[in-house]
Amino acid sequence: MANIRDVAKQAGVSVTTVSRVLNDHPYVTEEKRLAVEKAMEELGYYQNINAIHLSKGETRLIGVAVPFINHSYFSTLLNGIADQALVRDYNLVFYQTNYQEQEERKALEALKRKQVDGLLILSRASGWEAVDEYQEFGPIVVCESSNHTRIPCVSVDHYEAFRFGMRYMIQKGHRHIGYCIGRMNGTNSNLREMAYCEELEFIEEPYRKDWVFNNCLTIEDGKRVANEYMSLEERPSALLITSDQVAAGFRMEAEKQGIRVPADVAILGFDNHPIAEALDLTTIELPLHEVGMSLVEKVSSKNPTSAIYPFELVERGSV
Amino acid sequence: MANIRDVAKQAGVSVTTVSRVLNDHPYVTEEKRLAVEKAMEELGYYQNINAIHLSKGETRLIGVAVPFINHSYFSTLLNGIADQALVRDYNLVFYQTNYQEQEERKALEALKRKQVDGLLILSRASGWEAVDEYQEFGPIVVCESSNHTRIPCVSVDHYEAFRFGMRYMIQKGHRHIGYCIGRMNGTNSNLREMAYCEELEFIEEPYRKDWVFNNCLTIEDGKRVANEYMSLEERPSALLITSDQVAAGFRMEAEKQGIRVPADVAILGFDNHPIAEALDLTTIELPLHEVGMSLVEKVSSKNPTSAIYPFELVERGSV
DNA sequence: ATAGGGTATGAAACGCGTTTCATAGCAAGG
DNA sequence: CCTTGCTATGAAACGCGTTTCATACCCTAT
Repeated sequence: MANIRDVAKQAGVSVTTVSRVLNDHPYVTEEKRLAVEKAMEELGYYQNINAIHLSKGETRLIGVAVPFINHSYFSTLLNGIADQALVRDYNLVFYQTNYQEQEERKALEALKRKQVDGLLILSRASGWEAVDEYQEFGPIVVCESSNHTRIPCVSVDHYEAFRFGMRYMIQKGHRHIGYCIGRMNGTNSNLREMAYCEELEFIEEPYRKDWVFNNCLTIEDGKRVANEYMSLEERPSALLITSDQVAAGFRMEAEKQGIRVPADVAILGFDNHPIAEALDLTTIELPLHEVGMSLVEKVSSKNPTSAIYPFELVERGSV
Repeated sequence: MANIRDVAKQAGVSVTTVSRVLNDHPYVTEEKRLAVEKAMEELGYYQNINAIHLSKGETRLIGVAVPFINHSYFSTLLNGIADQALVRDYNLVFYQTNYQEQEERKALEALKRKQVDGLLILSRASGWEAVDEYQEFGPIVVCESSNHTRIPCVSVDHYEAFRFGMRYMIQKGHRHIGYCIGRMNGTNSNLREMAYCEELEFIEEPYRKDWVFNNCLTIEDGKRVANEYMSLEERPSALLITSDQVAAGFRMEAEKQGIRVPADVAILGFDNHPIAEALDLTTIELPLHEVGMSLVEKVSSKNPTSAIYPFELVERGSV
């Protein structure tokens, strides 16, 4: 394939001039510009992007590390990320980590080796130190509501959202409250756990291990929880549930088995996914699309800062 | 940052030897290998990946053009793609096209300019000619069940699946059959339309425009269709519906309004998404995860071939 | 008339790892 | 003793666009 030097020769100019034409530099006479364009046309020339990457030292690529993609939480975030990346003329490279530290490391290495100009970590498996260690190689933003001093985080305030959900249930008269947690977001899960415990303490109720359901990510998990719920000797009267997906599975299965929502058990989902509206689920809306867009904004600046996005209660008929 | 020449100097060897160490070439004595490794350590050396890309002429990156990501059809495909990419040590670059021909073109240009070694097009906005034109620059695989002679396609046989669905309804005694179509997959939609028309002809029923619902992609769309359905003077007794998501929305809304599924209207979804099980939807299962994996397999070979994946009826309680 | 400043252009260096080719030592085969 | 054929190693070329720096012309301001 023809390269820039071939074009220069063909057009009778220097490579510098060809480069100027390619980059719309003003100091090129119309005459030479035309000659260069003609030569490019004749030779079927196009730029080798890797040479550009190498010489410019940037790729206009943003890496995104995500555990898996077919989950509405992440795919909604990704949608926001992709929309904003389009606006800012970035492309995205995708690292599916499956929560493997080693895969996450690959994403970090890609930053170090300049494969990507910046990195977004949607959910973390490795420790803060590991992330911190790579900050010198480029901007990293983590989608987590932590106030880590050295690493920029952009997310919804999961802690406050969960606390708000708890208070909402309490205000509705519930004292026996359980909750579901996904394995997916270590930190976020911890925050929710914290909020849960604190509010329990506030109403002076004990923490009951059998009212905490782990590994809740999908509709099926919700169904599973419904069954576990029914086999409990003593049942909570309210549940905060990881996500609307899980809440939907719970509601469908529970109602199939004759448990009434919200009469027998009140449930509160998170996200405000379309399925929540469809199933008349009260939920806490998380602006994930916006968070996604913000992540890209932050990571494209030299010095990303943290940001917390607000949530909003959407009252429907499940509480 | 230190480069390979610095390392060579520090270790007292040639750059070639350093390169050999980096690439595990056998012709390096243990002694020099250690010297090189020591030098790399001391200088904090790591390879610049863009230089590798440039000199090797490949990037181990596969481009994926997809209209949008937060839709289970695409995110399931992507999940399969990502899983297989991991196995084959490829990374993915993501082109969110929103069905804009111009964005799709960017993905094709990325192939031409060697940003990616191969390209996967999950749904096409531009014509075959446009795609064909870029084949000389690298392997392209389209996720479409077309038997285009010049462009490899890997997908489910949407035509046969839809025909099968029609026959299933017919065999169940239905004569008045409508269907929903998403805007998303031009070709696939056309295939479904074809299958629909042919089967209607077969049972000698007329094509009724008001029994065809367009733009059906999400749960909300399903709800909308349910409302449109109810406002029909004459209603079909069966519907084939774009996807389980849409079918779910339809079922929930219809039942809320007092229409019984399947007594009043039988519905058949596609995909066998978890939501189908949750809502007891009869559906045609499409092996999207496998298709995704296959797409990567195909695109990583020099000469990709086409493949069609089988579907499977999952009988539940909506027909 | 001259200094200053913008316009225009090209040679050469730069970013950096890989690969080809030449060279040389050394052991096995004949 | 000589030819093969490895093993080892390095110089130089290669992939290719960008950027710096030097040069030169021309116009305006002093």
